[in-house]
Amino acid sequence: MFKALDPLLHQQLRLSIVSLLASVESADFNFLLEKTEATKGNLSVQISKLKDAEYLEVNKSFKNNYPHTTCKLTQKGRKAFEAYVEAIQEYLKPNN
Amino acid sequence: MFKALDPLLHQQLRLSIVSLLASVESADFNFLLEKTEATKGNLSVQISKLKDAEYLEVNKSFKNNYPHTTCKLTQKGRKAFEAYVEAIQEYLKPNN
DNA sequence: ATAATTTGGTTTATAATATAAACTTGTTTA
DNA sequence: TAAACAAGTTTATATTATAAACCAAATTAT
Repeated sequence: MFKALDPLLHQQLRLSIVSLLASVESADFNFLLEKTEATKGNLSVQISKLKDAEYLEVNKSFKNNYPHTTCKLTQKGRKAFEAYVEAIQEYLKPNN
Repeated sequence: MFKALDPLLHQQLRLSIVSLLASVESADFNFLLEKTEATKGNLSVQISKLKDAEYLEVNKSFKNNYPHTTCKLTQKGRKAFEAYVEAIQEYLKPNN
């Protein structure tokens, strides 16, 4: 009846992150922080989880002497996002 | 940027229940059990939560000597479902 | 110079949540 | 009358989400 929803994406902050990254080449920590309005701790944790699942590629470097983290959606992440979008649509239209 | 997702509805089983109830007048425990393929315990718990939030009206009676539970979406529940559907759409289309 | 503040995060303690296993109450069948 | 079944509920456990506390280095103020 209903397809299972990828638990990694069926969470508000992680879904926000992936949704944002779906439309840009890459984004840095502060961009995601501002757009999602999450706390830094929460954002850090959720980025890590997405990275561990290989949904994100995370790059750490230095920019103007400060640490600088950028994130980019992987193919695997993009596929998962597309599948999630497909799957949840079924739940959203009353007609089952 | 992203609207908050009602945590009561942003959960697979509860969303399934509400989605199913959105298109019928009412449904009984076993109907929901079959459609959602949940365990009885999980279904019972999630129905209770939706009831506590007044998203569902739950009616217990007897049918052929056995307990019989039916659920019906309330106006509040329907509104919440509609709002959830609106809200999550923003996450689903890459374009933020 | 050095103390205080800021930047850009990470770690971890706590609270909240989801889930299935175990239980309950009554009914039917063997 | 014992075993199996119906229709759920309760509760123990595992998982998860979240924010508070922390950290290292850089900058600014005194």
